[in-house]
Amino acid sequence: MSLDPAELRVLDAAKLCCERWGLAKVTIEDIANEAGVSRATLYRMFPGGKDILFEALRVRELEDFFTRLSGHLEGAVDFEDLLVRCLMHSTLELRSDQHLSLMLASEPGDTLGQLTVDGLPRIIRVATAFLAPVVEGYMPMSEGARLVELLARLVISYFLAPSDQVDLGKPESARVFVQTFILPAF
Amino acid sequence: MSLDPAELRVLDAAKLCCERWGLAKVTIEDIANEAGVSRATLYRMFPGGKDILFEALRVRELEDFFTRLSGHLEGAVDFEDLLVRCLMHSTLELRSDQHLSLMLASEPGDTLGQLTVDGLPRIIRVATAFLAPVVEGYMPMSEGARLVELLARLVISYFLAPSDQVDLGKPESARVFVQTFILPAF
DNA sequence: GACAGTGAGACACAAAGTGTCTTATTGTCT
DNA sequence: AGACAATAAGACACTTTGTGTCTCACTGTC
Repeated sequence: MSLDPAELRVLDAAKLCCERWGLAKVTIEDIANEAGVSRATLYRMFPGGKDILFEALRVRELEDFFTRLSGHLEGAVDFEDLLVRCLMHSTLELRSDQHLSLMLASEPGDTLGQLTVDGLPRIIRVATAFLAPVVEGYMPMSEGARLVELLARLVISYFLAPSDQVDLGKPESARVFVQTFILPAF
Repeated sequence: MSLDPAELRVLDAAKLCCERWGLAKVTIEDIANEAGVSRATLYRMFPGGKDILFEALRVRELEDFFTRLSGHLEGAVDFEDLLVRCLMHSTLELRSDQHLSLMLASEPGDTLGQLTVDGLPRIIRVATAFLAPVVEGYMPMSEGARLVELLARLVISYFLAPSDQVDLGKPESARVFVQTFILPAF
């Protein structure tokens, strides 16, 4: 797939430039220079330019996110534990994501769109691809998809607008939440 | 003089935008928006646009610098003490200047120019205007100007390229330096 | 009611960025 | 050695963005 080291360099460059200047101020040329690659090569890799490139970057970030998350789900002892880990580590990942918080600060509109209206369907799709196999053991696949979608929506909502009642970053709070709102429904 | 609060707001906005995006990426419109002022007003205040505006910003920063420095020279007990304070506080001010270090990081070329080739004459001019009256008590004015110029050049050089031998930010080191290299010459 | 200062926006022009090509170069494979 | 694929460099037409100057309508002050 995207094992090409040059492509990774370009995506890293795009990420770096984006953090330095904000999405709005970055040019294709900035990214090409930062990646040490010619503009022509960049267009060959990502035909369509900036939009496609940043699209690819978002996909990569998303996959990295769920790869890290999956790592945290390894030792789950039962269904409840699995759900708690999901909620907690997703939340903590989001909170500690440098790039995300910079983007939220510099381009709130676009970034929020990527977490809600425009981007959420894809997030749910990727989340389902990664997590459905994990919850597979506990329920039929169709229900698994519904569950994963619900979890994704909840984590994002509580991340963007923290609650006084619930802190999904804390294991006890996440556990109570799971027991109260999630488990009864499944 | 420039007591107009709107002008100060514009200069502050320019400084802020500059730190956020770097000199190269800032537009007049960015600054106008940040200052909450229309583009027309901005051109009325600084006819000539970006160049004149950032020129004015540099002048203000420079005057602020020497105003702060003058404050540190108040209690000097003798000539040697005065020189030591000059070297030390100039050095410390330079080292702790957020804006300067951001500029040096993002636009090394231009910023270095402002500290050496292009900008140094003005720095020396302003330094002389501020400090000549202070050293006046110890020597004739013509010699005072020579001294101030020498100090300015030395501080900048040691700031840009720190020495293993001398640290003008430390009082003892600055004192030895003054005794060895400055006092004998005057 | 005259007046200075402002914001909004139209305008022509300049500059920068974009996306597509062509060409020459480089390193790789056989 | 020669064929090959991938690249850097840069020319290009085009679009977008920024610039500097104006005019005009609005607002508060004397």
